[in-house]
Amino acid sequence: MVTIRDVARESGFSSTTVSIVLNNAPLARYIPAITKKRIERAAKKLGYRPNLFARSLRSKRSHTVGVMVFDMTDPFCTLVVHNERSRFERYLEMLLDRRVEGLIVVANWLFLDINLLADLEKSSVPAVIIGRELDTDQISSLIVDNELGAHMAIEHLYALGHRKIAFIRGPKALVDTSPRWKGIRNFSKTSGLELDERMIMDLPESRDPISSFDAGYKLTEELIKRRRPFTAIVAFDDMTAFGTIRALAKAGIRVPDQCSVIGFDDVATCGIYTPSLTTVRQPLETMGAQAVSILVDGINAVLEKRESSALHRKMAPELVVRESTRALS
Amino acid sequence: MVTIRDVARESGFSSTTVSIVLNNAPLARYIPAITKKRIERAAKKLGYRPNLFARSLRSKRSHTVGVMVFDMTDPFCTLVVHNERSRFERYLEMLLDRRVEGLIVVANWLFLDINLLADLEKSSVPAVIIGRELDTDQISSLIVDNELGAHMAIEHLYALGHRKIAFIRGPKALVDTSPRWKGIRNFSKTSGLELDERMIMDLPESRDPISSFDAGYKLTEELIKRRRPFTAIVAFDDMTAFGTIRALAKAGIRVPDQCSVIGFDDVATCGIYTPSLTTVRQPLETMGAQAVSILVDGINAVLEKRESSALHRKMAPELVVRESTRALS
DNA sequence: TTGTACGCGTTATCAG
DNA sequence: CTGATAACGCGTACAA
Repeated sequence: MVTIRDVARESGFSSTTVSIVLNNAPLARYIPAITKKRIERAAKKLGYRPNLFARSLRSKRSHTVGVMVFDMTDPFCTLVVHNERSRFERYLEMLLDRRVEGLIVVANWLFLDINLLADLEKSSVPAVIIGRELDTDQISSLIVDNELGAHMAIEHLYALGHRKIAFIRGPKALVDTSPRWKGIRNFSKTSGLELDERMIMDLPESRDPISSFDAGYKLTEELIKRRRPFTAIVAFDDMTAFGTIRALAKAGIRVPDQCSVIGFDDVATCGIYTPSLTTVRQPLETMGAQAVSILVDGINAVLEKRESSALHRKMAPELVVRESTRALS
Repeated sequence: MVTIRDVARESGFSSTTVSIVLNNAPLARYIPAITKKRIERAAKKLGYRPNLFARSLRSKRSHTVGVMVFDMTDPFCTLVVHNERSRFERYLEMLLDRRVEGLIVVANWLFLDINLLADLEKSSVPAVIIGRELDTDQISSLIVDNELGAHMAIEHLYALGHRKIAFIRGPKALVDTSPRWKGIRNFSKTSGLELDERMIMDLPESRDPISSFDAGYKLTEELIKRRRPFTAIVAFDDMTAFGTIRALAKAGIRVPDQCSVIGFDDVATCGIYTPSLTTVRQPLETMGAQAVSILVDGINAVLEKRESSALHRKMAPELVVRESTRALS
């Protein structure tokens, strides 16, 4: 491995000067161009690459942020979250051991009981959690405005003329469930839309995401069996909606001709589904960008020993109209 | 930050002893249990966490492997690969700077022209590439047996009684395209199945994956327009198959009642599609596991200064029969 | 069985 | 403008 000293020797200067030049440190202003050239040439010639371990050891900076994602698609992950809360702690520990300067946690689904706060807060590492509402002043949070989103969904169907609408709500234990339902209820009040108890189903508490599809399927079957006439279904999320669509297809009910379906999230599959799924989009890219920006601010605050309190933002969702909803004719 | 010296002070021993004990080094065998206990207690009490930078600097090991994934779902990534080959090099450089001890590259889609070999080979870091056939003895490779997979697909349709079969082949520039077609041709020869030129389409060269869906849609429309009667379609991959299904649906052709469709890959969407998609599965978990195992061997070889040459494995695909294919009645 | 001393590669400090 | 020196935290010959 070629070290800074090798470059020093090759260029004929001291390692100090080399360091200053190659890092473009403030002092580099006083170093003549010719010296710089020679050092840079030597470095390039030897293929010098600074040792990040030594650098981090010395500077106490890792230039690294941690990102924790629980991809519930992965059956292994469900285990992670199901089984032991200690796993989360272990992974967090690993990241902290690597001296991450910031942390982004993407909490899709079931961060119900896991009390991240406890472990995370004391780490004093700036952190942003996406998908879970918080009110700490230690950890920032970014969520979609669930209430507004649900409101937009039902409003869309209402505008299309639908009045007999069925609902598949989320599992009670899930934080997103209640605000979404609140959005529906509010709309119902202001618009006069009637909500028929017998056309409201609840997803079971299972934390498995695929179960969301299966449950959507089964609950829709049940809905059909009840023979209450409905012309549209609001599904808790896209996976549920896909289950719903399949159940309808199986029963010979065409979407959207005979029944409209709307989801929530706008997962990648929505656009390629047959029919493509109308849904309420979570602006994930925006949230990601915001998370980064918040994190960078937080990290800078730490570096400059400033105080900076956590931010909590509720992002506006976006209605994405595709093929699965249609005006009542 | 609490250092090993703090633990030494707290426990009353030297930092050497502490290091030996906490790392369970060979010499730890000679250290009395009582000493160990006291050191461990002190470490725990102070919440000691070894500084990985110092450790890596000293031991010259990072205990880290790099994983490069090009998720073509992400529009940003298409840029990465499209634009400049230099990006790949830059990312590789970043990983090498972090002293990864091994490297896994997941090459979904379009690793056509990018000549990883050049950059990667000289890095002398054990590497495994998934999804691209290689024959170097520097870099291991893991791919699915495309020829066999295509053979299984067509055989499945044939067994169901289909004889008039349409094909959407991959882009010519893509490495997977030709072996898959070879599998089809072979089956055609041995079985006597006729391949009708007019029912064979090719995906355009575009590298964008969503275009695979769109192209599948358009080519299927074209296929329908030609009015050659077919009872089944073999799509190049699942995305293409989804496009095909939508086009058929649009044309009022029911899948699988009036036309069977089969894909390739078994992406997550297959199971939740309506109808769910019969496809040829790439055993990605297995490939992942194998990659890790190969990598670990390679890393160990390096540590022990052994020679070890690259492995090249072609994994057997698996036919996953779902709803989109049906026996001709 | 335990401790001293050194080196890993960088960079900050300070002297010249 | 440049260079010597120390220190970051850890692990390990070597000595005791």
